[in-house]
Amino acid sequence: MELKPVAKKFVLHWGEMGTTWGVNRTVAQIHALLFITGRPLNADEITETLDVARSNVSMSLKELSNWNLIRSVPLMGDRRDHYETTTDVWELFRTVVRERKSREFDPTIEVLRDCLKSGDIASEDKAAQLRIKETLALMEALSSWASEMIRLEPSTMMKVIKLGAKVQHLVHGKPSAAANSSATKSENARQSVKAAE
Amino acid sequence: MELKPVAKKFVLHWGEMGTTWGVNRTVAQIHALLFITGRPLNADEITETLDVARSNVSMSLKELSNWNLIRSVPLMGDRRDHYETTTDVWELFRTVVRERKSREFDPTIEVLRDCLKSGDIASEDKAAQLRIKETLALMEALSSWASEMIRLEPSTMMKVIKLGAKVQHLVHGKPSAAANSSATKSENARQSVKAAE
DNA sequence: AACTAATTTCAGTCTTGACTGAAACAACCG
DNA sequence: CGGTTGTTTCAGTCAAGACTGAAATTAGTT
Repeated sequence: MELKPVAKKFVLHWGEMGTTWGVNRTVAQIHALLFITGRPLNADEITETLDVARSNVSMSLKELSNWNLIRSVPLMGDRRDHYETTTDVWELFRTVVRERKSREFDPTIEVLRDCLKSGDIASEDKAAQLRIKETLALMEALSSWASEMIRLEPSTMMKVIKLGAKVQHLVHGKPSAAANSSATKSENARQSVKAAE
Repeated sequence: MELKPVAKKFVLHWGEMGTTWGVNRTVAQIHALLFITGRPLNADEITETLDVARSNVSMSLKELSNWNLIRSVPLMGDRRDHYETTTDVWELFRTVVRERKSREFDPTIEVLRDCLKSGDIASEDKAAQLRIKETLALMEALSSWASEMIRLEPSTMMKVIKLGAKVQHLVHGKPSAAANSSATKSENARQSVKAAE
């Protein structure tokens, strides 16, 4: 299976970005390939298309499973495992956020809590203690915020994203440079949201 | 300079996480050290505290500068460069988001636009074309959303985060499991925000 | 200018982890 | 059960990049 030029470009770029996103090149390339192809592929097709070792594909598929990014689909009359990924970018986004949160955020929150609980915390500077507390508070807030957001329906989430910084009017009277129109219009909105807290 | 137990734990953990966040261990450790210490340190103090090579510190400081995470502060009567990082976690968060966006998001948006502009795009499956378009649309939406959010005042941003999924009531009638109270209360809010778009 | 202090650069070493091919394993079939 | 097909494991190789020490460079001082 030979990729068309655009698909090839997409797969190669996704692979490169993967290395900065914390997964290795092959893993990201396989995911990109499944995404752009849009139908279940077996390991040999992937091996051939990406020109890497069969065993490398096997390990990378396992890694993608750990990320909940692929599922194996049985095909009538074919014993080989076939894999597919979602073609819904929003679901993809949700999965990535969920997984990264649990790998990159939650462990740190754990450690920070430990730090504050530990008997040794008292011997630190007051200012240092405060910074650890603030760091924890920020990470906890972001973490539960992310958990809430990924539960939303894609269409709802898109609307929230599009709304962007305009929500600030609901929590704060003073508009910033980012979105400074309609401050008066949303004044009653601000009231009701405050009431909802 | 010997670190107290909690500070040491913090620095070591931050260093480990750094590797999953896309910066190397020493870079993340230095940043954590400056953050927890809360006063400008010179390269030799850092070298000694973290027990790494002086030249490694030099390179890592340069890397932190590229990330806009540290600044050098002149100290009266001392020729050596001293470095500090912000002790405001929100400013820190903003900087990291800004930098990661420009490293990990913007280049991909560029490539996706290229893909769609290219003459070769027509030869791809209609479905594949659509997926690339949707991917681009999602990334553009997230990108400009992030740009708007990091322009907010920390206190405003915190309120927006705390508001969390409740904002969905402003854009969508049907509440989800995440935050399903006060749907009626925010009904007039929803109207006014829609009007503001 | 010569000397000293501080920093940066760089060639080489070392570590980590990605990748490979071969062998082991598992599932299915006749 | 032996043979066939497909998958996983694993020891060894390789590549990328983190780290070091020594040398070069820059800046400040007398």
